[in-house]
Amino acid sequence: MENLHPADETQERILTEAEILFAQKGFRGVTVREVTEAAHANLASVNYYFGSKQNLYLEVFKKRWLPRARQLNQAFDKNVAGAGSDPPGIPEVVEALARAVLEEGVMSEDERFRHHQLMSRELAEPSDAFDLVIKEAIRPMIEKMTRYFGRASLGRRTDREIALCIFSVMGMVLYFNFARPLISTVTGEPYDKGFMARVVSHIVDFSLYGLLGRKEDAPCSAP
Amino acid sequence: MENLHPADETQERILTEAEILFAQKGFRGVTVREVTEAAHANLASVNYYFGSKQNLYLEVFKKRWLPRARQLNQAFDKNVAGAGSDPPGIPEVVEALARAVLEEGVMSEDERFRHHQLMSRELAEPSDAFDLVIKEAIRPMIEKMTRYFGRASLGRRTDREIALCIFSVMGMVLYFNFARPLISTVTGEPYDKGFMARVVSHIVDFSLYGLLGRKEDAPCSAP
DNA sequence: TTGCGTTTAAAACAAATGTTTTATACAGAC
DNA sequence: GTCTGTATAAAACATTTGTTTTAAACGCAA
Repeated sequence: MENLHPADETQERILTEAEILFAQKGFRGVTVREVTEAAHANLASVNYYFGSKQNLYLEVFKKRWLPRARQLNQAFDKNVAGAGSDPPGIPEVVEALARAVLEEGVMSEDERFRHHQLMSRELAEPSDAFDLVIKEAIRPMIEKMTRYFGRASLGRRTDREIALCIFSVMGMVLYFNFARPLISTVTGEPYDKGFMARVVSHIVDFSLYGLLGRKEDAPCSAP
Repeated sequence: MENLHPADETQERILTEAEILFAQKGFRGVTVREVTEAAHANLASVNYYFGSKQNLYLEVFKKRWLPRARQLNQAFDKNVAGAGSDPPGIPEVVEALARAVLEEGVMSEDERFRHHQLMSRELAEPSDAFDLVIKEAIRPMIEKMTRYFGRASLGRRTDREIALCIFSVMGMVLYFNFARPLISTVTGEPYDKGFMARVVSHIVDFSLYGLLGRKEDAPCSAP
């Protein structure tokens, strides 16, 4: 009744190659022929297994993107827990987020890049997958951070201001992935592991203290 | 030898509609027929006036995007000068940038949105126009800010760190345009003038002091 | 008026692209 | 062995899309 190996493998190969290509060039920029050739599958197999190109795109998000989003979420939790302080302070939460999203963790560098490329595309030009991205990944992350930040009593900030702060941190994180061509061109530096590590510590520092907040030679908040 | 009105107007109409559509859907997402119909021009007119669709795209950047980029640059200068302090401090520079880029200025809300949409697309997926965007708009802005920041002696930061700071500010600014669907959906707020004004003051505040830096009840840097 | 250069209009083309159809191969059930 | 459902392969189809071609309209100078 069911053929075990070859069929499933073809589906998987298609999903894998489709995600790579969709991330690189967006839905419209990718042809079905491109996908099937990359997956060493027949042209008709996309419609055979997924019904349509549009549905293949959605399936990439459901089968590939979502699980990774959950991994990132777990990594975030683990980073927060691993920071030691309970309840965690703002610095711990921000660093946990930046490291979960930017640093080498459960997934490879390439995988992480693709993950954020796909997300960025949906944020800029929402399609079928937008609701899924918001509901399953972004909103949970935002709510979690809001809880942490609320507990830590962020000055006199209102909930509304806290939301803007969270967007700002996420914005920087996404931007350092999103605008790689720009950053590489302008700085002349390759986007390697070392650079990424510096970016992480920069984002944490900038998010916490901004341009002026911390004076290393004259600390203010800590006694 | 030259027909004055109708021809030029057709070219202009095509450029206008092409920019709107390219900003909305990207180069690949727009068809020549769409552009010419929106511009009330004949299908062949794009190739007649611009040679090809690709060249029309480039021409949109040269004829429309670049002049606006220069306007933004001038608005930035004017904002810095108008801040009063000479040499300007970091807060003045950051606010001047945020206001030039985000607030109602020389161009309309829609125009500004399109401008950043086009730029974001080039940053994420560089094409012919990428070099032009970098050379004529982004790099000058970055160099200008580097000079300002250098003069103001930003703590003990190296040039490299200053570059990351500038990218962070630009990242937030771009992100608050780029991810409008997300932000509107999550906050439930419309993207109107009032919201924009709050975003500007948030970005300035966040860029300067981050999440923890400034304690309003116990100012640190100012005596 | 006649001729010329420019612009617009309409049709035609060739290539690309998502989808469907048809045929073949194969594995397991009866 | 035969039949049946599934997977692959190849061809065909109907649109879409960038570009080119051809024809007509218009303004203007000689």
